[in-house]
Amino acid sequence: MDYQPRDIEQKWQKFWEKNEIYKVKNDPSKPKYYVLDMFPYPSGAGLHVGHPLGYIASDIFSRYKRLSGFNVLHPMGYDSFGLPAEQYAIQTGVHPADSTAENMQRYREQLNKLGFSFDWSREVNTSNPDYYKWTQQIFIWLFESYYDKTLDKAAPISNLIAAFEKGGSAAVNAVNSNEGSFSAEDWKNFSAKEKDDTLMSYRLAYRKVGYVNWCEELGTVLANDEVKDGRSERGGYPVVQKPMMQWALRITAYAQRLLDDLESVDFSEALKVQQRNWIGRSEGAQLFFQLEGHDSALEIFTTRPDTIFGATFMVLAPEHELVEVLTTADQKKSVSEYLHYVESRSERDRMTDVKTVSGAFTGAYAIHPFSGKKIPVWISEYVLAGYGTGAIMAVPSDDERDNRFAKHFDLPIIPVVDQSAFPNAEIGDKIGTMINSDFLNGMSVKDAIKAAIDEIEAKEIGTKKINFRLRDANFSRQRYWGEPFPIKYDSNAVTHIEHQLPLALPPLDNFQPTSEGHSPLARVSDWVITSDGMTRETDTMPGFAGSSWYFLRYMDANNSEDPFSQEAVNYWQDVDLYLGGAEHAVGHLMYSRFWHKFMHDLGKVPTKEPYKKLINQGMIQGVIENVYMLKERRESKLIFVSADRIQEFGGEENCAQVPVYVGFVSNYGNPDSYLNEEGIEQFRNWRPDNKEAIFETNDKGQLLTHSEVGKMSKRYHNVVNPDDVVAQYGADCFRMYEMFLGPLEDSKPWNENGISGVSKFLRRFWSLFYDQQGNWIVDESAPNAKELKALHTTIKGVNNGLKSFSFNTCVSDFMKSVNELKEIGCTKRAVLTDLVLLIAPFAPYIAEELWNALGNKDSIFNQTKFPTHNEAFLVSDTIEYPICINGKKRASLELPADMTQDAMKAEALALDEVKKWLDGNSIQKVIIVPKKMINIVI
RNA sequence: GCCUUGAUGGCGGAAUUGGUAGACGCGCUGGACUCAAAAUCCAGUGGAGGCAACUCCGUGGGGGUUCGAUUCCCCCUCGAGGUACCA
Repeated sequence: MDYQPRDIEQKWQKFWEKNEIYKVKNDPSKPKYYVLDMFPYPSGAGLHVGHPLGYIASDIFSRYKRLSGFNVLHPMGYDSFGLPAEQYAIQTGVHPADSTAENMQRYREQLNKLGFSFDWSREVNTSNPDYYKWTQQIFIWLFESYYDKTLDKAAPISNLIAAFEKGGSAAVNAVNSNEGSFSAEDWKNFSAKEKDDTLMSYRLAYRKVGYVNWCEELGTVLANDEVKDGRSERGGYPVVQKPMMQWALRITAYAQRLLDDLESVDFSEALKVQQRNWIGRSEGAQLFFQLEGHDSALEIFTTRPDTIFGATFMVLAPEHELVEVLTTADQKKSVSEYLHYVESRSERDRMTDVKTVSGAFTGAYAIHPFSGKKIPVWISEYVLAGYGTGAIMAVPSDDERDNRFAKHFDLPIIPVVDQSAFPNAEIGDKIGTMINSDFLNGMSVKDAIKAAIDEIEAKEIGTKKINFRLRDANFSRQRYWGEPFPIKYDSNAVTHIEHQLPLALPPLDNFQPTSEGHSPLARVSDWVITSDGMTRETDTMPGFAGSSWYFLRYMDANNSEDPFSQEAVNYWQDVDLYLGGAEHAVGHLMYSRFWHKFMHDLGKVPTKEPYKKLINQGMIQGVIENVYMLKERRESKLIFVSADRIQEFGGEENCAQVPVYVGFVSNYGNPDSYLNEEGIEQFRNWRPDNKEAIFETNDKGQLLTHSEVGKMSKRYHNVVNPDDVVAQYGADCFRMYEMFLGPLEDSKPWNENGISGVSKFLRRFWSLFYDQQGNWIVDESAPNAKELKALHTTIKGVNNGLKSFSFNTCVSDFMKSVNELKEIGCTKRAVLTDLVLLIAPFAPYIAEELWNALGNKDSIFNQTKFPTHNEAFLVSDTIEYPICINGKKRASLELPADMTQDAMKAEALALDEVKKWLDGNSIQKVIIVPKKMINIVI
């Protein structure tokens, strides 16, 4: 029998499906292990070879855990709500549900070919009403909760109402965006609308005025990634920030917990740092500067209250609400000119050009709270409205930016930190001794910060304050293809919950947003107006709603009573291993951690964190092959020039680089890739314009191309479909090759240079069982010591590789093992049986086939005997020791494994070759590294 | 700028974490089989020198610790990813 991957793979695919081999039960008698992939958005383009990298790795690990006796949950599903499907609907009129269903079908077919052990009976699909019903339910829970600071967890809104009735706003210690305070009496007298508004400012899911990207010309709201440099990506029309009522989630209430619990999870340091930066905790003081001639005070945040005596001016963000109030008559002109200038600058200008110092004086003065001096109030764009209070006290002596500003506008600089004892310290480093600072003089910066805060609190001009960069999450999208909010408003605009779930999306055929920037849902009047005369919310939830809890649904995917049962979640607990791309480092991971903590507060999940361990697999990039095309034409014909000849044609600046389909290119991905005669012919026929083109080839008749590494994308004509690779080499080969390519977490360009080696390996592996005539050659006799050593070396290597997620070395170990067994002519059943089990996670099809051929009736994946190595087979009676003189190998000596170090030393020194090297030198030391080497120092 | 990473043959990458650097694969060279090719198999393959045994040099560069450094420490160069007037 020949190795025919196609036949084998089809055969076992059917077998697995028919016998439901991968169906997982919630079986408390077995230890659980949960392996999760970040579920894909089913895009129209289908899978390319980069997508399955993580799925292959997670599948290998799942199968390994399963073979080791664990009950493994390894599900798959689709993140199927989202913008692209809606955009496609706008262009083509095809309903997103239809295009999405088609794409999911295609994904599933592609995935199945690759031999994944997904339990499809647990498939999750975020746009299915059976699923989003529960997303809506969780939203309702968020809506009906507030964050109690005393309990440090979420609590029901009903508790809050009870407290308000008893003691007004003072009766609760809760996270909120409410400004005023009120008594129990006030609360009782509030109108329904006032009560609603008040509660809204406490709810974890709440409504507030937020800003959206509004494009007047297109008459629509745009997502952030549809806006480029302040203009719409499509059409290039101006985009403005327009205030609209928006739903938001109070993730900020969880900022500290999200930060603290990072300590308990196994994420890469890089990712933890990203999350920490995103949360952006900073400790400092919030304090007030009295404004001269005004009743109000200016509130600022600073992390350096110790430097307060160096504060020589104040700076407000141009958008600060006090700017208009403070500006004096004679400064009006320059301030409005400056505001005009700021407005003219795009977001991008502000970001790229951070060096330019600009600003304007308002004419107003603040009073320094300690010295009582008048200090001028300026405005400048380097102070951001969105952070802290949008105002700062500027300390030019100890802050780089303030310093630049002061020098530019010739403002006074008072040194307050003496850093002379620390020559390497730079401005702003929290190190040194306080000077010119009244009661702080002589203190270290660290002590001074504490003392300053104490004094500020004593004088009641401010408080110690922890500030977070993290913002509440905007939860509204003016779109159709998302979860509708289970919310409706009565005639007084009071918010009500829609309890009848799911609140399904109504049918629709016009997907354009309305001219007011509302979701197309707003046009479906019989849906918007409910039978009880209320008006529905027409915004929908963003993409991260459904993906924030999908991993919990897999635990109990077909439950129609609850999102998941307590039994299921108590058994599966959390995700043991989560694999996905690093692009979700902050978004998805932060939101789902937040939701999980919220559900934990409600007692619905037992764990504090959703994911124990996370691995970010690298991207498989594409190779982009470009041909050089001259900018000018000859007799209206295009001219393509070989890369080695472009100097003759005026160099790079006279050429454009045109990406060409990689299939035409010989040697693609290598520095000397080129189009040969055949490639040129294919390229000619590729595009009508190329038909008559002139090709300036080199003297070998080749048109050299220029290769670079980049995204795999239709645009670059470099998409490689896994189906094609599988058709040629088989899925087992594809799986092993993707692993063999390099470490899981590294990004690497796709190339097929080495795939023949893996393919050859699989055929050689097969040839341990069948000879060239197809005869079964497995030997029933017991393996000898040499064979057992070879086997157990492999078992050890593969197990270590699996545990450390270096699957590339596992593949190498297999190759080495087969080479060795071939060399010693071993086809012993006992050895091959273990080898088949060992390879099963990597190459499930060939393993299943050979397992069956070995006479086993049941699927190999129902075994729980993954081989573990026996150290006894690895140690031999004697060990070959290299003997080094001063680190250089000079001889070698075979010694019994159990020899004492003294005896080894004596043996080594007695060796004639060693004596020759020693020759008159005195020995300083002999270092014996057991099982490794002997080093003699002379 | 800051943070996180990384740098090893012609290429992808190994190295049990301080112990014979370059496993495994690709590519390349030579050979066997073949009319021939493909496939397969065998041998070689870091560099320099030597007929050879062998010698010297070699893990981005420079220094250090050590009997011994790809591995640990300091400085520098370059690459990748993230992030940015965050007060």
